Amino acid sequence: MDNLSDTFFALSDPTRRAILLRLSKGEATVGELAMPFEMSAPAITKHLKILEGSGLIRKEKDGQLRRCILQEKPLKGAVEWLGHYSHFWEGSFAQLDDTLKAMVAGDNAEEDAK
Amino acid sequence: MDNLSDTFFALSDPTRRAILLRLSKGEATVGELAMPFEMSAPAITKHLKILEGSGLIRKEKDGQLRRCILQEKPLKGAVEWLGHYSHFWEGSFAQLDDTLKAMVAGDNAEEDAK
DNA sequence: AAGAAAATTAACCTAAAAGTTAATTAATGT
DNA sequence: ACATTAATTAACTTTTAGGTTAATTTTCTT
Repeated sequence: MDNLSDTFFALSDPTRRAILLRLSKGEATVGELAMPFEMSAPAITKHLKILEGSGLIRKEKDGQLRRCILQEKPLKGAVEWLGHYSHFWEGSFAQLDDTLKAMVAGDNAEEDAK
Repeated sequence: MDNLSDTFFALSDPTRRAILLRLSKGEATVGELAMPFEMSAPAITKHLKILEGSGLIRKEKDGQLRRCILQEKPLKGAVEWLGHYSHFWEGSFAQLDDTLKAMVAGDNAEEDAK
């Protein structure tokens, strides 16, 4: 599970982005992740399920705790997709030739067309 | 309107991503954008509203046509946010070039294999 | 002036998101 | 054994996404 739609959807919520940001500084338990937020524990569980479903995190069972660990792969996928547009702000990524863009774009269009 | 949540949400739908990909090759009318899809015109209008609301596109009125134009700013914003995580695949954007080139190399190999 | 075409709006449907509280499972400490 | 803590599941509510068809607005063509 590492679909682009799922990844972007997971990223479209501020709570989930905050969780990811926290996890970028090191793994954390569900309780630790929940702490900064005012919402209920089940709400956090649901957010974590979405993050897990998209592959952005994985959970490791450790006794009664669950340690959450950021996974880079879907983030890479998202950045790569956004890379198609890099020529719109030219320079952030080094020069990618047009054939490259066209090819990648073509691939994704087909893929996206369901 | 250029909120990160809105941007990622807009990107979380394959139809909308396909539309953006199409627009990355040049502006297009609503009708042209709708063509490849089987869904109704109002459905496309809604997708475009979401893209517009997130700032990913803007529309220019031209007679009875509406020309849609990709806007780079929210894409930039998304890439920048993802940049926080670049150390997870260390080397950040410079290395992304290599990744993309590798992708193309892979595509070419497939192409050649035919 | 009338009709066709481009796009949107309106009204509606179904499914899923995002939250809640209450109940449950499973591991821990006394 | 028993109560406590960590986390999840269940059941429910409200809102919104994403699609539909039908109607409307605006522009273009003849």
